Amino acid sequence: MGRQPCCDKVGLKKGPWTAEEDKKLINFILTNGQCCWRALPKLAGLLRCGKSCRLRWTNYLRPDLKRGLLSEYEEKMVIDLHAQLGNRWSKIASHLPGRTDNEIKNHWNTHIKKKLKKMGIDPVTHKPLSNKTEETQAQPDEQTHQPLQEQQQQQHQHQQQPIPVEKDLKFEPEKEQNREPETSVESSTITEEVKEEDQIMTPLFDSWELMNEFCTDEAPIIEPNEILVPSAPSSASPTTTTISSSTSTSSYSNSSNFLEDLLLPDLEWSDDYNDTNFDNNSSMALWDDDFIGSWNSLINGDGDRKQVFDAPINQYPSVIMDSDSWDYGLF
DNA sequence: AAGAATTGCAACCGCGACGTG
DNA sequence: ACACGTCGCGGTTGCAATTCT
Repeated sequence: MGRQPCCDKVGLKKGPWTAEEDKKLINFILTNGQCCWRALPKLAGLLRCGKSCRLRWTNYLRPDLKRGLLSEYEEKMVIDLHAQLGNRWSKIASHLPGRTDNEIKNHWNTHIKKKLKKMGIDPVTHKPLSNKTEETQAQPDEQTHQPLQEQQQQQHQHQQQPIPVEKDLKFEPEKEQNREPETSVESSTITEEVKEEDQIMTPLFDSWELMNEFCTDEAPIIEPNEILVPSAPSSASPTTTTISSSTSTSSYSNSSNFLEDLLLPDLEWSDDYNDTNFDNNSSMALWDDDFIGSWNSLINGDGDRKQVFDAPINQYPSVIMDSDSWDYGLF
């Protein structure tokens, strides 16, 4: 007997999400927090399996997501992290605030791989392509994929200093990394993570200096510790989210408690949205600039909030959807 | 202009990890 | 210790959009 399906698929919808479904999902999560995914579809009135809802939320609807192409710096981080971690996309994503594992995985497969090959670098080994490695490229990358770190360990087992990423996150219990702090991210935790981050990032940045297309001069160098700011509210852009709040797998389990005390608005969706975006049945259109701006406004609590949500949001001036909420893993 | 080929990305699938009783 | 339910991850697929011929 095979594994039981994750849910009863009879009568459940599959395929692209409609804006109406998105709306239901967002409204439900904003008002109730994330309860168990399995129960969520029923409660939210969705004909989807919980898994599908989770995926849609984490990969697309989560308000703290950045959209659009990865910046050069992000791309560089992805490459470096990939060299260290291999195809551990969620781990990689946890280092890139606002990015999802799926997004990074897709970007890797569609852009970065090609770019690296073009630059004469084996995307699997992260080493300069040799004839031999080129031959092996006929095989699927992932099958032979071994993180550079492991290769280096094998190669230099008895020489040189230990690879800095030895104390890599992957060797630590998952829940330790992703555990959402009850109150705030402990500064010590941040410090430790920053240290780890530095350790991870350092070695490969050197190799980048050798590359033509990505000179470190070209992209503003933001040290990881500049990204991994403590969770205290700041006027910084939403990209300065803490790791824990941006982790695609971050725990939202406390959010419902949090939300009990919040009076969240039942978001009204503009007619424009309904009319223009429903027509082509393209949920992609959902995230136009205005909509993204609305989320950002909610996050940052900037002065544009009133413009973004007209009546509903004004009726709830005390709605707490500032950076604290994000840092607490509310979203 | 039209069909074919390619690309890019959202979504799905299956498995493993983890928590709970 | 075991069975079961739930969740998250990584690989894969499907399809719309874009580019090529």
